[in-house]
Parts: sequence; structure tokens; C-alpha cells
Amino acid sequence: MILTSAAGLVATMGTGAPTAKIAKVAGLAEGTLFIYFASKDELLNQLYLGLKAEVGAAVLESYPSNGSVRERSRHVWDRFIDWGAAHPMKAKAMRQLSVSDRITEDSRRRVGAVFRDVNAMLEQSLADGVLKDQPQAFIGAILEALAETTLEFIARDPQKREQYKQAGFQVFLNIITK
Amino acid sequence: MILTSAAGLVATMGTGAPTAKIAKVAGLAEGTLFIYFASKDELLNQLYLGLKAEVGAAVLESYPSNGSVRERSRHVWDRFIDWGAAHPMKAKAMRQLSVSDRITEDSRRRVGAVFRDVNAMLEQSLADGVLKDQPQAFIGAILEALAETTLEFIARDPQKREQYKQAGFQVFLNIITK
Amino acid sequence: MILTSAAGLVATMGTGAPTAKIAKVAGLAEGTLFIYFASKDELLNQLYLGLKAEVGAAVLESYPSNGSVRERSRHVWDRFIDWGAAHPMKAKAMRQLSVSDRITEDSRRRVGAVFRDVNAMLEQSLADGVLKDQPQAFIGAILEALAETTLEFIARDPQKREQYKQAGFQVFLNIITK
Amino acid sequence: MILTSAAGLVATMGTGAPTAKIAKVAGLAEGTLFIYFASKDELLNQLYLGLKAEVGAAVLESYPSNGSVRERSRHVWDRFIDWGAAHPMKAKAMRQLSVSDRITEDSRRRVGAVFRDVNAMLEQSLADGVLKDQPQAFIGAILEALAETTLEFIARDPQKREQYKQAGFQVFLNIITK
DNA sequence: GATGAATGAGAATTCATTCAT
DNA sequence: GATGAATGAATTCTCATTCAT
Repeated sequence: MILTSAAGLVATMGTGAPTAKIAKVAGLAEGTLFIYFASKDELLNQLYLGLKAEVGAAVLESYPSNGSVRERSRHVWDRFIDWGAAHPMKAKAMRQLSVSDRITEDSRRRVGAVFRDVNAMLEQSLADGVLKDQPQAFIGAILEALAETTLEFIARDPQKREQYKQAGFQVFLNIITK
Repeated sequence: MILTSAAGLVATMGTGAPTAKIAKVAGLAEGTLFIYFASKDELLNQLYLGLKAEVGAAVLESYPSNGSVRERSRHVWDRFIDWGAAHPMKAKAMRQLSVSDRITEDSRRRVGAVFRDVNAMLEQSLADGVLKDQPQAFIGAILEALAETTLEFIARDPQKREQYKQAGFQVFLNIITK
Repeated sequence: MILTSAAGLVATMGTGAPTAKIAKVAGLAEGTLFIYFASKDELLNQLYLGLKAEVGAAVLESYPSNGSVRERSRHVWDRFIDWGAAHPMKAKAMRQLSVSDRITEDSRRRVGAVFRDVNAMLEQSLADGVLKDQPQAFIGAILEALAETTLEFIARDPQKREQYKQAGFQVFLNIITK
Repeated sequence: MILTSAAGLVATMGTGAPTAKIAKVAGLAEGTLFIYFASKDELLNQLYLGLKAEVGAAVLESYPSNGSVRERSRHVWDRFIDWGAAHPMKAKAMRQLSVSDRITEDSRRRVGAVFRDVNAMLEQSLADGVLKDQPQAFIGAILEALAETTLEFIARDPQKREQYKQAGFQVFLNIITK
């Protein structure tokens, strides 16, 4: 699949990864890629949206709607980290794409929509956290940065996965509650 | 100065900014750039190191060695954010460079050295924070991510600078203390 | 019909018009075009021949064989211009094809054959025109160039159609008679 | 020189001639061409303007301002045809460019300016020719088409050069005078 | 040291043509 | 016959790097 090989190459080479290489890794000829994506920018944006949607789905699956704040936070955090640890390339690609100027404002806005449910949950939980009066986008960005950093360290040293995961969660909980 | 114009262009165009353009903005001819830097990769790495050194210096200047944890944390945080808000281009360039595969492992290691003093301070402060048993690098990375995110939002909406700065600090304090 | 849509696209895009686009406008799939034409060059040549045949037929229809030189000239000229004004796309496509190196010598020769009858008529009329001793092909080419130029101006400013048509005819008559 | 080799290749291959081939024929590397011309379109337009300017200069040189209409017409015609016969590639390239949609309206307008002097001369001469009431642009286009056609035949059969030149002139004179 | 023209290896993209269905 | 996905060579353009002046 094109997006899968794109994720791998963007992870290691950044958004500068050649379309020809992406196609070849996907088992296709150079030109074939452009049947599915009108341009490299479109491919990059679709990749970004696809990855975000994937995390979103992973996080929301069997979400304990009636659990305590702690339970729900734990669920969100664990799912996010587990997904990232299981797909380190995708996680790294996501980081690269986040800072790229080739991702349009429109794409970034759509991602907000995908995470609306997650954010709604967070908002309730934030009742008395340190960030209670901040815009959701800011809180979301901080948590994302926290998760990405945690994943980066897990990727570097997979054996300490649980340790980092746990430590990250402490910070997470600290941020959204008290 | 070459590095200054490089920072500006890397901020807006990413690491793909042409050396020719960097040279021109610096008031030099294309080829002259390569008298000072053997290759673009070297320029990029020097830029990365230079920016990090600059933040490091800003953060450590008139550091209140004998202050309370809160005072010292506040100092570090405020200096970091103030520097970033005063030099949004440099801050953005730093973010671009952080995810680039053109920054060598060696450069990343050297940066650790630059921040040794900051980290040492943090370590003392961490006596009973949530991250007390985590490797310094992890803690440093989380704080860096937090600061970068905060700066990103300040850059987008400079009027809310103090609000974001304050909120970010709360998270910061929460992380390193209790 | 393939040739019809080809005419339209060659008119606007030149001979570089993609076969895929031609097929789509004709309501066919990309590959289907090559069932009817072995290659793009063949399509282009057939288009060229088809257009020339169409003009030839238009010009010869109800040709006043027994009329005076003036009457016959007038007939030829009016028919040519009327056809071109009625089918500006076809006329423009013809011009594009005329200068293209993808039209074979063979095709150009065949066109001569199509116009044999028109030329025969002209030859009689030339008894004492300025070009009386010139090769038919030269005379034909000059008249064609004259007609194409006239059509170009009519296409640009359709309101002055009759004015250009009349002026062009004066030149035409001047060339073939005295 | 780039424009010279471009003229040769556009003459034989049309505007589709690859920039890489143009550069190579000019004795340069592929990329070097783009130091002198920002894009292929710019190259094509400059070529067009250059060729037109060259003809313009050839035609106006030692123009007999005080001669009779016949003398001045003869001068213009002979110079044009001689130039074209001496530079068949340039003449053919000019024809290709004339029908190309890559030549901007602006370029075409500039050419009008270059030929202002020639046109001024023609206008005086037209006092009682068949085209006396037509717009200069139309007359100019017809004469250009006539000259191009004449050159085409000379290129095909250089031995008959004087014959075609003379015959073309008769038509020319017939058009602009009586 | 400084210059900037020249290089040529890529890069993204297009398109005629093929072929399995 | 018809389809349209797949191909990969060809095309325009970019850019790090070199080197004669």
C-alpha cells in the first residue's frame, strides 16, 4: 500500500522522501503513485489525515465512557502509547508531518474534527486541572507533544516501554487533573 | 551573518531552504557560503548547535542558584519562553531542525552537554516530582516539547503571550515538583 | 466521435493534447482510443486528412462549373471561409497540424490529391493572373495561407466577419486573375 | 549560443523540443540553460522576440525612404526573403512559434512595436490597394503569411529561389498597390 | 578570501501505450 | 470490442557543490 510505504520513508527521510522511492517500496512504478495521488502534497496530507484517524480510532475503541477520570485518562493514554509503540514508523512519520509546511491548514482543521470526541472527554476531565482555562487546542497540543516525546524514548529503548509509558501517564494525569 | 539568515530561511522553508538563498540573504555570493561551511549538512548542524547554545545561555544568565525550586524553575521557564517569543524565527528553525535527519547523532549529543547545567539544576528540583526516577534526557525532552508547544501558540497569537507562558509554567512546575 | 474531440483539443492545446483527454471527451476509456488508432501519430494524421477532406467537400459542393472565373472564385472563397467560420475549432486545429512535424509527408501529399479538383479549377482561372507560371502547389499554399489568416481574424472578431471575408476575397481575386 | 540552438531545434521539432537537447546543442549542461532563462516559456518568448527583431532590422537596413512605392516594397520584400533564405531554420522556427500558445499576448504586442516602422511605410503605400480600408494588423498578417509561404517553398527547392521570390513579390505588390 | 557561472544528479510530474479482465 | 490501471521513459526544473578568475 502506498500510504504504508510513505509512512516508513517519511519517518526515516522526512517529507523529502522521493515519490519514486515511495512507489518502489510499495511495489509500484514511479508514475503509478500519481494515479492515486494527484501530487506529492496530496499524498502527504492524506498520509497525515490517515495516521491521525488511525490513532483516533485506536484511542476511542472500547472507551470506558462511564469510568472515572483516571480510568478514562488511562485508557486514552495507554491506547495512544500502545499504538505508537506498535507502529513506531507511523508515529515518527506523524511527527515529521506535524512540523511540515506541506500540511495544509485545512488538514489540520480536519484532524481537530477527528479528535473532537477525545477532546470532549478531556474537557470534562479538566474541571480542576492546571489547564482548566486554556483553549482546548493548546491542551491537545501539549498532550500530543507529551505522547510523541514518550514514544520517541520508547522507540529508542523499547525495553523501558512500560517505564516511560507509566511516567508519561503520571505527567498526563497531573496536567489534566490536579 | 550566515547562520542568522539560515535560521530565518529554515524557519519558513524548512531544511530544504536553498544554500544560494541563504547566502544571498546574508549578503554573500553563492559559493562564499562554502568557504565557511564545508557542506549544507555542516551548516545545518552548526545552526542547530548555535541556536541551542543561545537558548542555553539565555536560560542560565543570572540564574538564581540559591533560590527556591519555584524561583529557579520560574527563571528557567521565563527565560526560555522570553527568548523564543523574542526570536520566533529561531525558535521555529529549532523545531524544524529537531526532527530533521540531517542533524547528526553527534550534534544531538553535544546539545545534551550544553544543557548539562540546566539539567543539573532540574535534577535537584526533581526530588519528589512525578518524574523523579526518569532519565534526565527524558525529562529534558518533555520540558523542551512543552516549551516548544507553548512558543508555537504564542507565535500564533502573540497577544495571549502571558497567558500561555503562565499556563505552560504551571504544567512545568507540576511536572518537576509535585 | 474521436476525431471531433481530437479537433477541439488540438485546437486549444496543440498536438500535445493528451490522448487520455481526447478519449474522455469522446466518451471513451483511455485505452479504447488505440483500438481505432494504432498510435497518436496515426490519429493526428487521420485528423489532418479528415479536416482537409471536409473543407474540400464544402468547397466543391454545388460548384458552379459553368460560371465565370469571378463566380467560381467567389464560390470557392465563400465556402472555405464559411466553413472555417462555422467550425473555428476545426480551422484552428488545421493550422496547428499544418506546422506539426507529426504530420507525415505522405499525408501532405494525399491532401494535394483531395484538392486536385479545386486546383484544376484554379489553374484554368489563372490564365493571366500574376501567378500564372507558378507551380500549383505554391499557388494553393498561398491561397490557403490567405484563407487561414482571414479565418484567424474572423475568429478574433466575429462581428467583422463579412468585412474580412470581402477583403480577403479581393486579394484572392487579385492573385488569381489580374 | 542558446537561442541559436533553440531556433534550430524548434524549427525541426516544434516547441516540444526538450530543453536538455537545446542546452546540449549549445554546448551547455542541462541546468545551465535555466541560469539564462527562468523557464522554457521564457526561452521560447525570447526566441520569438529575438527572431522578429532580427527580421525587423534586416528589413529596415538601408531602407530607401525616398524611393517610390515599388522601390520601397521591393526593398522590404527582398530583405525579408533574403533573410529567410539565408536562415531557413530561423524562419521555420518563427512559423512554429507563431502558432504556439506558449507565446504570450505581451510578446505578440511587442512585436507589433518592432514592426511599427515597417507598418508605417506600408500604410502610406496602401493609398489605393485592395486592402486600403483594412486594419494594419490584418494586412501585416497576410503579408507575413505570404512571406512565410514563399520561404517554405524556397526552403524545399532552393534552386527556384529567385522564381518564388519574384512571384511572391508580384502578389505582394498586387496587394498593397492596385 | 570572494565570486558566480557552470555542472549534472536528482526531483516531481506527464503521457503514450499495453494488457489482464 | 471496451476498460482503465499500470508502466517507465521523458520532461522541466532545482540545487549543492566546484572552480577559474
